[in-house]
Amino acid sequence: MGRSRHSDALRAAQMYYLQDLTMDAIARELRTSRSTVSRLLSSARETGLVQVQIRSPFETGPELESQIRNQYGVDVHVVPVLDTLNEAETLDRVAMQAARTIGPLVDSNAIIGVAWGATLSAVSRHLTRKVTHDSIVVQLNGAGNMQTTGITYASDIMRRFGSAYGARVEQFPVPAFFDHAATKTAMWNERSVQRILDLQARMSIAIFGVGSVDSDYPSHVYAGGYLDERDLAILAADDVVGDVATVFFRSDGSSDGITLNERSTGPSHEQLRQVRRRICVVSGASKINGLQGALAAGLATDLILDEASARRLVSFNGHS
Amino acid sequence: MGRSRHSDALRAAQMYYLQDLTMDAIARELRTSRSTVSRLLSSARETGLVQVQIRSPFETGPELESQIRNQYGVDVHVVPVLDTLNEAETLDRVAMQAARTIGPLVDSNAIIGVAWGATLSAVSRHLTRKVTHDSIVVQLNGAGNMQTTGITYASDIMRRFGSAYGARVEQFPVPAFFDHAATKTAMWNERSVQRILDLQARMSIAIFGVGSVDSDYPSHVYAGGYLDERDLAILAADDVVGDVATVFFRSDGSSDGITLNERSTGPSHEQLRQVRRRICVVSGASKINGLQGALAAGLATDLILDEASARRLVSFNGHS
DNA sequence: AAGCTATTTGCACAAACGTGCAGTAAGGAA
DNA sequence: TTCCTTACTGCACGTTTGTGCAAATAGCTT
Repeated sequence: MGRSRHSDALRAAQMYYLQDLTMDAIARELRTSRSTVSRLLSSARETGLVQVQIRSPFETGPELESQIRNQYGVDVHVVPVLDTLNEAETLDRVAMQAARTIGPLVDSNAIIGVAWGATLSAVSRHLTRKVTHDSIVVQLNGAGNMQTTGITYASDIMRRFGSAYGARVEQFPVPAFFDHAATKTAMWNERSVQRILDLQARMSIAIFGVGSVDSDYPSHVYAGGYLDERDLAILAADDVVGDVATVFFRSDGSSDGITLNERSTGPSHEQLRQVRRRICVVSGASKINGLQGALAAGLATDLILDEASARRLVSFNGHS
Repeated sequence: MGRSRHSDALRAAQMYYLQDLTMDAIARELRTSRSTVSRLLSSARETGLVQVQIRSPFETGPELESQIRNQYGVDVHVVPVLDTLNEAETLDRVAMQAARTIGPLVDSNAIIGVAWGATLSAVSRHLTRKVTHDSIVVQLNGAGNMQTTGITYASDIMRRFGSAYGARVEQFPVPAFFDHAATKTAMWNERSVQRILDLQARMSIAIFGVGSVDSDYPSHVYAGGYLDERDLAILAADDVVGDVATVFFRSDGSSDGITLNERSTGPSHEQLRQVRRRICVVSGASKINGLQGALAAGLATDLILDEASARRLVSFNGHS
């Protein structure tokens, strides 16, 4: 009868979620114990066999969501989080909900661009599995810096994405910033690099957080040894408010003339805007400035953020 | 804070299904009792706010499914049901799973054609709500017969579909079969009838069971006073094995020259095959002959049936 | 075959959950 | 206002579900 574990899990899931049987009843039908059924169901959920989606009909969705949707033209998911939780707990819950929101968007033959950072790291830890074919996870920007190659940190994120979706992982083994723009130009002509750039050009989904220069909980980029004093001074002089995948922008979304971007390894905003689905995950109210700039630049099609940030985002625009 | 009941349900659902919080924790955040949260979640499920989908990756799906998929070219959902259950229990479980499988396929602006019969009645009782806009539910074939107008029975089915999806319901107030083909021709020129026919021509989804002449549990059509002795004799002479929406076919799927069809009010097979998604729900192994004919005729794109029927369907084709 | 390790199973207990019931709040009619 | 109807809430109880643990099983190595 129920030979493989996988097909038992499928049967159990159908009976539990689609026929409303109790685990007890399912256990009798499958001739096993109830606890085994409980475990079969967990595995069905973990492996993405069962997908739970929450579709909030737009007009009935909370006020906040529709306001942001209208103001910025992005598909927004506000994560309900108590204001009293600390940053770490908030991040965890936003990340979990982001991971589950992303799941249904990933499909076979997808090329998924993934940035790195504290936010993405948290998201990657909560991904639910989903079986896909010929998908590729590609790193959006280099992660090396002056102290380390940054490889392990970023590559852990990439690896988790890859194994959640059964996708091939393509790392981007360059520093986050080159010291000299000329080196970047040279590297960009290397075939090994071009392979990655080509994948990036064909991305169907991009997933990233935002960096914000004023963040209390500063992005790795601003604190992790990627930039030196002089670089930070340049950013300030250029009125930079934040970055996406180590490419900087101003409050109005513009990025022309920001010299640091010429040494950065992330995709240009122009290129990023070509991607069909661009998912931005934000947790923590202190990222408001960066987020507002990113939205002004039209970098995201989908935004997942915590409630407090959402409120600040609305009022930010409200009295400007 | 959480003002409306609906938005509380949304928040609760997000926290429960997307953030894995317990109902207790959610209750504290929403400042209410755990039991209220439990009820909020049920209402979220009932109103279609939460959608559970089970996606069985083809190749890993059970043997049976892929065999049927290959043999008949339909998207198949085999409902796991113990062979020992009686017809009524089996029907109930198939119907429940069918209802939940249909849910995600229905969308705004859909025109949903619905047949009537014991199977559809059962399905209609298990539909889960889903908010859509400007959807229409249209009756596929007349339901009147010699004893009654058949209206209440069929219209209950239609009404349930309509209210589950918030759709307008368009009944088809004609008998199942006209006594004279000429009457049908005349009626088909009536504007009131043409309005329905026009809707049928624009259907995006059709949902129907099958009738089978040899069924132990005979379809309403064959037992309910719709056909007289002479009609049944004609069917036998024409080698009819079953019907979909009171339009008959032979074992090889052909239906040319079956005179009764000229008096039937259901959509022609040709017309039915124009519909993008045609969902056939079958419960009970005794419908095999009808089902096989319906598949041969290419009437369905999606098939939902119980396990025992699925097995018989495969072996049916196996040794022919 | 024996021995070892890694997985899987059922049990038992605790945690989480659904629901009948009674009490309470909210509206509407007299 | 008072009374009535309807809808919602929390409690308490019984049911259902998750999980640590020890026994059993399967898979490998020597």
